[in-house]
Formats: sequence, C-alpha cells, structure tokens
Amino acid sequence: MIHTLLPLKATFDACHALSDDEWHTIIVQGIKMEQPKHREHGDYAVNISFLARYTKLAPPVIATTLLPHLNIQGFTATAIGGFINFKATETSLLETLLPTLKGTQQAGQNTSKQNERLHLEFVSANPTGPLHLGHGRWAALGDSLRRIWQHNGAKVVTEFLVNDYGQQMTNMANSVWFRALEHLKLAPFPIPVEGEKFLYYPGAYVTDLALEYLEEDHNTQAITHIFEQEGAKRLEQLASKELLFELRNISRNAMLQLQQDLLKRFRTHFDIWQLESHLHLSGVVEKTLDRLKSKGVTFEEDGALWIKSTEVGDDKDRVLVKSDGSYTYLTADVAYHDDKFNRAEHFTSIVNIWGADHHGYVSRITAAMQALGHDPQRLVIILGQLVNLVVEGEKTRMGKRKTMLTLEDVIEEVGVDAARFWLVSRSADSTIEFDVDLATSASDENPVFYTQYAHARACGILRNAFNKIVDLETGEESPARFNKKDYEAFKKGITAEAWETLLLKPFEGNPQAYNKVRETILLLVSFTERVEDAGRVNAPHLIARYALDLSSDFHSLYAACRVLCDDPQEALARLLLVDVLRLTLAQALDLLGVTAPEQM
RNA sequence: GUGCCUGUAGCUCAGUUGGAUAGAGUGUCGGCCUCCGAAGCCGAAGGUCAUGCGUUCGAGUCGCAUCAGGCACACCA
Repeated sequence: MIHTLLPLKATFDACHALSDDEWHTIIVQGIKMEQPKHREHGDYAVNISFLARYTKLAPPVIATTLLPHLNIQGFTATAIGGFINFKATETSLLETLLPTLKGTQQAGQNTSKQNERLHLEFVSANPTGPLHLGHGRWAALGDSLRRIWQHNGAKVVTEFLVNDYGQQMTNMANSVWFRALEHLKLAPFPIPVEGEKFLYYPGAYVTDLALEYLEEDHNTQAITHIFEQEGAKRLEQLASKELLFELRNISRNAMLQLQQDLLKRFRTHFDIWQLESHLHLSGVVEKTLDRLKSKGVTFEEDGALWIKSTEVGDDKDRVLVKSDGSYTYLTADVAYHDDKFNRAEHFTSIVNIWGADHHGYVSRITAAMQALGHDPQRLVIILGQLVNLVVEGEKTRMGKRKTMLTLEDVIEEVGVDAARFWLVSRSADSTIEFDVDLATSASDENPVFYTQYAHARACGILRNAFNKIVDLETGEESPARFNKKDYEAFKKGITAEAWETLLLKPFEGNPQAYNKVRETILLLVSFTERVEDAGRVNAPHLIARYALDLSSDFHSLYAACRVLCDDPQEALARLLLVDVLRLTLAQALDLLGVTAPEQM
C-alpha cells in the first residue's frame, strides 16, 4: 500500500513543493491499514484524511483521485468519504486458509519473532506453602505467552526462581519446629513470645510436614532432646542450627515438589528451576557484587554498602550489603538478572512477570542492570495487577498469612480449562476480583465452555459425515455420506478457485448466509495477525477474545446453514471450512493451555 | 505525601499504534428443537465511555486537573 502511494506525489498540485523525502515521510507515517468496525466498510481500510493538510483538497476528492492508482492483487478498492476501503476477493481469502487445511502449516503460525530469543521468568514463588490463585494468574499468563511467542517463531526459555534463601525459609523451618513441639505436647502453637515479632506459617501443610518428620523415631528423640537442653533460650535459638538447616531443606523440597506437581497439572511448563540458594553458594552473587564495585557505582555508608542507583534513574540509593554483612534481597536479584543477561543464549529480551506489588522494584533492577553495562531495553517487566478475593461481600488481599485461596482448590472446583481461560481472558492491567461465594459461576458460566462446545460441534459434524446414519426410531442404518479417503483426496486436490465456487456461489441469492460464511472465512484468515498482535503486546487475552468471536460466528453459521447439505460437492466444500475452523479453534485454545474436546 | 495501575451497559470485562454508527459474555424480556448436539440460535431493552478543560480535521484512546478504587514506597523477602 505504502509502496503504491509513494510515486503518486505528482497527482496533487499542491504537493509539488514537497521534496520526495518529505512526501515519503508523510506517507510512511500516515498510512495505516486498519480493520473497520463495520464490515460494510470493507475488510481493510485506509484513512487518507491526513493528506488534506498537504494537498489542500477535501478528503473525498483525495480518495477518488488516488483510487484508480490502487491496483492491489487480491483486493478491490473503493473510495468512501476520506477512506479507501479494500475488500479481499474470496479466492485470495480461501487461498490463505489452504496451508492450515492441508496440514502444511499450523493455524496462526508465523515468523514475526523468528529472530528473538526470549527469557521469561514467572511465578517464582517462595517454597513456603501452596500456590494461591494469584500465582495461578501469573502461571496462566506466562505459560500462554510462552506458547504464543513460540508460535510466532521465537525461541523461549522459561524459568522459575525458587526463593529458598532468605528469612522466610527460616520462618518456615521454625514453623515446622513449633508444630513438632505442639504435637509432642512440649509447647503450644504458636508459642507466645514476649516483645518479639515472629512470623510463622499457620497452614495445615506445616503440621503435615512436622508429622511426617516425627514419624522417624530418632527425629522425635532429637527434638525432645534439644528442647530439654535449650528450652529456656530465646525462641529463635530453640531449634539448633543443624536441625533448622535440616528442616529448611525438608520444607523446601516438599513445598517445591508440591508446586511443581501443581504447575504441571496446570499445564505450565518451566525449562529451568533455579534455586536462589544456589546463586549464593556458587558465588554468582559475590561475582556480580565485585563487578558493581569495580564499576565504581557503589559506596559505603553507615557500615553498609550501597549502590548509586539514583545516578541511573532510581529515586533512592539502595543497600546491597547490610551493616551486619549479609546481603539484601536486591543483591541476590541483581545477581540473578546479571546472570540472565550473561548467559550463552544472549537473549534478545529478558522478560519478567511481576505482581503490581513489586512495581517499585522495576527502577532498581533496571538501574542496576544499566550500572552493570547491560542494555536496559533488553529488560522487560510485565506488571500484572493482583487478584483480590471477595469473601462475603468484603474485599481481602490474598497473601500467605492472610486469606488464601489455593490454586489447587480452584482447579478442584472449576477444572484447569475453566481456571486458565478465566484467568487469562482479562488484561493483565486490570485487577481481578474473585468472589469466593460465586466460585461456581467461574465454572458454570465460564465462556470456555461456549468455545469448547463450538469445537466439539465442529468435530461432531465431521464425525457425522463419515459415520453410518442410524435412524433412532426405526433403527435402520443407511451408509455414511462420505468416506474418509474420498474426503482426504478431495481436500488434497482442492484449489482456492474450486473451493470458492462450491462454498460461496450457492449463497449468492442469499446475502445473509453469504455474509455469514464470508465473515467466518475472514475471521479465520485474521487469526495469524491476532497471534502476532498478542505476542507483540504480551496480551494472551486477545486470543481468548478471538476464540469466543470465532465460536460465536460458527454457532451462528451453524444455525443458519446446514453443513451436510444435499449436494455432495457443496457439502464437501463446507466440511473443509468446518475443518479449518476446528483446527484454528483448537490452536487458539492450545495457545491458552486449554483443551479442545471432540465431544462434551 | 510521592509513584504505578484502574474507572466503558444492572454485573464481569473487551476496545492493539487516535478514525466511519460504542462491543461481548452474563442478567432481564420475547421468540426458535419434524434435519448436522438447544452447553445453541434469533430479536428487544439497557451507555453523559468517572468529571472538567485542552491538543487534533477527528478523542473511550493522547495531555493536564479533580474525584473514586487498588498497589507500592525497609539495612523484609
């Protein structure tokens, strides 16, 4: 389109004063192909009103002047007002569906990201308890992005950082210790502590861990022994260092296993499970710290080591090493990101999905990466808003020590398909409010069934075409309409022209049906573009929307027009359309990690 | 107080880089099973796009202000 317009400067008298470069810039920046909201305006449209400033002509005049010069293969163009509308020929539309139909290419597959190597980190929960619904949102979002990017030709590595190093793991171990004491009737849970603020995890899974630990007799004896020896000391010292270390590892392993199993069940794939403790033990953290020091971006104050993050856009300088010599969480995270930047794959983008509660963190990490000499453009942070729970009409924030709705509970209640579809069908920018009392509505009224039903329906039609027909009242059998081999042969040999004749010509006297069929074809054709968009703007919800739109078109078409009609050739042509639709719908659902059942 | 996100139909939410008449599901009301699954289809009602000003030929979309809600502002992780 742009290419066609570039030589047309001479068409307008007022434009002679412009240089070719100026004209070029105007056209390139001004011309945008868009899809009109109303189909009577064509399949695609270009608004040329912006040329009025340069040509000193009214937009409709410009449009009609340009029109004769626009001969674009596969399209017919018309000028209305300030718009030039393009209508694709049916043959060209059907042509683009052939690769999907014939199985030479997956629906929507494209190369828009073929030069990208993407690293995606998401979920990254603490191994101190089960995953909750909020984690589920990141899992659904991240995993869908992985699928979409891959469909766009990118190489993607997904990674989960296991935060198994900090204070929260000690709290976890202590919690198990307390539960063990409670079970042995040595102390109540929680143990009241004077003047000490002590965090502990109250969940039943902690008790389970303690009980499991106590099943070994020598463990029971050890705990009893330690308690008797050191019972009078301060609370944190109750459990000996060795025991705490052991309980930490046991808890970490058990919780990690729990999370891994659940994420697998949630069809969320991670290539790498990175232990934070490993970053410390292997010296990665120290190495990054040394590099920061050598870059001269650190300074000492009040006995702590700081990074001058304000010099690269942060609003405060941050502590890296506390005055007691231990590292802050930031230090470990900076090291982790530094490590990701340094990996052999040399990722084009390093993407993180964070909850909105971490947004204050963006400038710090970005600043640190810049200080380390990395291109901050390569770091992409997707901030997702949180999931709030509504319990008995009141909002509560979800958190480990507050009201919790585990992802497992939700899956049990509504199933993986409904949960994933529901979580991923709204934009990451909007806060989700989940009414626990209406949890079933996330199930019964879930639009995922609407779209799954469309898929099952399409499969049903294909089944009917190849199966014997049994009269339910008389029990009489008549032979199947088609046999599979003939259909496959027909499919293999079909051309866009022949398909168009059989599919659309019969509807020429019936504009309503004709438009329904055409609409459906057009939507099928636009799938690739939608997959590209969803990948470009990191928005899987566009795919969810698409699946619903396509389902709606199909249900409507189904009601208006019988696929297995009397004319066998026409029926075959319609079956082909149903086939493409089935494949496209299944692909859309797969990009969201949702199954496409053949019957329901 | 400062920063980020949000405010669109009764409810839950779409609306990609500004474009032609504002979109869907759900709910409400009214129709449709003598042919491929009614988990469906067809139709109706329902809107000051939070409010005001601005930029533009053109604003739900961009800017500023106000109001309302969410989140964050540690030598915690």
